[in-house]
Amino acid sequence: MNLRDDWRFRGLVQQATDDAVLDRLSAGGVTAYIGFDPTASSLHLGSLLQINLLRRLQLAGNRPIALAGGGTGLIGDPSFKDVERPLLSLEQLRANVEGIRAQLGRFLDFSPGAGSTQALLLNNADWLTTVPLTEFLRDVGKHVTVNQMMAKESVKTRLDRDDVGLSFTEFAYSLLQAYDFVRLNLDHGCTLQLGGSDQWGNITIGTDLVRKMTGHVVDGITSPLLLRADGQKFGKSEGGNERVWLDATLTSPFALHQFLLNAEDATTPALLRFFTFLDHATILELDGATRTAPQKRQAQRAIANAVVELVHGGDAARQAERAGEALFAESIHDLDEATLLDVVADAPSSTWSKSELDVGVEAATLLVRCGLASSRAEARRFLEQGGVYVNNVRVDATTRVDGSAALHGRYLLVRRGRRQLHLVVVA
RNA sequence: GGGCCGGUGCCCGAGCGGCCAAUGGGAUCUGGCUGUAAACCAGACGGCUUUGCCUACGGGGGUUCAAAUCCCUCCCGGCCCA
Repeated sequence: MNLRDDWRFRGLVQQATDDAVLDRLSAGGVTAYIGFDPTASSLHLGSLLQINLLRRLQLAGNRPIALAGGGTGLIGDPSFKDVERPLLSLEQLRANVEGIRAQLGRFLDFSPGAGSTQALLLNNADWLTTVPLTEFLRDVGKHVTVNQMMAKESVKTRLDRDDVGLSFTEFAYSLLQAYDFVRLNLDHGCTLQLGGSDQWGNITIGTDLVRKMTGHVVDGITSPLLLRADGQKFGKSEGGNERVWLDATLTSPFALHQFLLNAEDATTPALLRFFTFLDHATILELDGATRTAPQKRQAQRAIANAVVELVHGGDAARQAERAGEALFAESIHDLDEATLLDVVADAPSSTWSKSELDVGVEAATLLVRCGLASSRAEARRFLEQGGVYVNNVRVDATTRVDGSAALHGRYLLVRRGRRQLHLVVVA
């Protein structure tokens, strides 16, 4: 199975400047890059598609370059954004780039042993923050017309609006990204840029600029954006606006596993193809399982296990799966102490003195102190709506919680809604 | 620098002196149904020591018994002109 056929099967290519570039990737020896925005200290689940592209092409014998946008991050990509983005501080960016650097090692082989396919991690701050403005405008800006930049779909949305503008700073962003490609081409022989389909405009400005400045013909490929059935972007946590992160301290392996397990049926074919390295036969089989026995959620299980294993390792994947089963399929009262602690390992916890629980705690107070409600008013609301459970038993506003129901004499598992957990340990 | 328009709760957006914690939509949350889905249905959605009180409609000041609503001023955004 060569890369071309695999990528076709998985539907990883949305647009390409030249169809033959897939053949070149299949043959190996190409140097290709993807830029990552250092807007946070961790990559998020949505980036996994891009990270996997680099991993896939490295496995096929090419050299991947992960480019951290330490320089472009100072500006902020306006593509398809409807408002100006807040600027990040230099220190913040530096910290974020470090965080991302640490994560990528899990997915790409950066060791010298990889030879000509050894992955590189570069930071465009290294050249963007040092190039003199006048030089940049003469050598780079001369090659790009404002007309063509304004014609890009990605900035049109902003130009057409009458309530917000587009600052010159953000407008100039794509020029910086294009210049990255020039540097990578000259310094590292990079001939291909990949990205999400929202990057098509930026990428083609880059390929044009490289040709004009160096005479080298280079290419661009975009991958489809992963969307939910309702058209929303994929990767925000269960309902909330919280992103699903790849950093275990921001999104626990259990939470990541649960998130993927809950993926709606319609997105599983895409998730299988974009996020996993399962072989084609297995993927087709799981597609079929979703159609014939959706309630078993075999595809979701396979995705959750594969992704957690890829991101956090096999042990984490197995533990997350076991925890989910214990929490949702078995009675919590039947769990032995070790398993119980395992199950709630990811959940926040607090230690309470035996004496204060002996008196009994008002349910609303309990919720606020556990951080499951942000105010007493909200806590009362949850209680009235029947969304609060202690040890999987629903409680109401009149309940005074005491230690008598504690599991193994010392654990109270407080739950709000479907899956917001907090463990109270009685000491 | 000049002219015009605008800044309302997480977002969009009504309100334009009292009946306003502020219509509506979206997002979110909780419950129901279900497959720990989606869709759908119902409810909630500033806070508190909750028959009431406090804080809020860009900031500050003022008029008034009473202001998100009127006046002054400052800040911010958009459009047009220079």
